[in-house]
Amino acid sequence: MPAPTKVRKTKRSSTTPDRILDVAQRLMQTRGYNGFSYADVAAEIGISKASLHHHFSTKAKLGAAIIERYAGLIAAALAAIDAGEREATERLARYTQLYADVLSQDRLCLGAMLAAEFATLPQPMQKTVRQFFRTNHNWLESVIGYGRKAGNLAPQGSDVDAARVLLSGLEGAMLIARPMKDIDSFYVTARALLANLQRRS
Amino acid sequence: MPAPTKVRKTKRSSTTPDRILDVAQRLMQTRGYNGFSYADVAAEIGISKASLHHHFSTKAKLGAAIIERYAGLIAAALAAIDAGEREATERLARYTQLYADVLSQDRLCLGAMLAAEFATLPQPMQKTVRQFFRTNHNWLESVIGYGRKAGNLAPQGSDVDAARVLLSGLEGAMLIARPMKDIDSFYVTARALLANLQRRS
DNA sequence: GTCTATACAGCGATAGAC
DNA sequence: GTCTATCGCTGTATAGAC
Repeated sequence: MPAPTKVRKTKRSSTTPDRILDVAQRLMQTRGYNGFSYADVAAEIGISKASLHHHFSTKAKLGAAIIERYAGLIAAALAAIDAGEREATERLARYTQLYADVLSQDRLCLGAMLAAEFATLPQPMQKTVRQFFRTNHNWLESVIGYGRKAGNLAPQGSDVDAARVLLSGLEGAMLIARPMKDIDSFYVTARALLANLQRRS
Repeated sequence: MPAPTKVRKTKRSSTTPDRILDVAQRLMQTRGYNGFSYADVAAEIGISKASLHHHFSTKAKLGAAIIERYAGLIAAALAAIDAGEREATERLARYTQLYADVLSQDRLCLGAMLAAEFATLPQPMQKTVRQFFRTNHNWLESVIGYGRKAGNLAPQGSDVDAARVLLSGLEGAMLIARPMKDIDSFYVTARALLANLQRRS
């Protein structure tokens, strides 16, 4: 087996662009797109603002790269859930855990944050935000429909309605839990939302 | 009946401070606290930035005045609902209509917007945001509890849980409806949320 | 209470050396 | 790919005349 012509650098686990994306994403999820600056990111990473511009020439492009990566990671996470679990109830439980993990880092779902700031976002970011919500909604609708047919779920209205209620409820619970400093209320709300899908009363 | 010593000016229906509050509030609900400037407000009203500072010396004080007024108006609206309606189902329907009216103006609930921006807000604003959510939550819990005792509502979990689900669901539905340009999805979601409270399956 | 003018900090972004 | 230095602009806020 010949040695690869170009091996991954062993020195560092992530490249500078990756670290920029990570830091800027965290700031976007905690402070919003309008609530952080290139200076914030540069200072935290330990490079100059000019170097930051070398990797992401404009803030709009940096923001677009982050929400695109986020949407892709979520889509991958949904696929991983589908690959790992069969039962709809278990897949939905895993889905709510994705939100809980974000909230436990004191972050808001990036989609929710950018939904609030939507009117001020550059158009490419707006487009990806909408795509993000469509992806989530369609996946939920699909899982709920599957669960209903399998007899594990019995939501009151249509699958579309149930998907909307669950997505809205989780995003809203996340939104409110942070300022109220009450992460537990998110878990309680998420449980109640899932229970509403199963209940036969 | 003696003439009042000081009558309300007939020339204009609102004072300059009121117009400032109205314009700035609309900008806060559409673009966020970090998404508007004194220049925006001044230009729209037709006065200078300096004049704006005469009425509200700092942006933090302007923001605080707006969220305080908003919280007060909502509290008054809840009291008006209680005064006008007895049935829990009808009171909750009126409550959701408050949200729908805001959304129909392409605005987000101010509480939701500031919840997203929470980490960047001056402390006095943070305090009022939290109070706003507590007021809403407590009112919902009370109405749901009343409806349960009256036999009109039969939520699955506790009153507190049901209040959380409804509040989170409405705020989340509003948050998502705007970027998706789908106001109707808010109505549908709101109806489903209310149905979940009534259902006996 | 309104204005013009301005201070001063921060913003995103660029130039050009190393 | 990194840096220093700087540009042009906008942000909040102030000074002082009217």
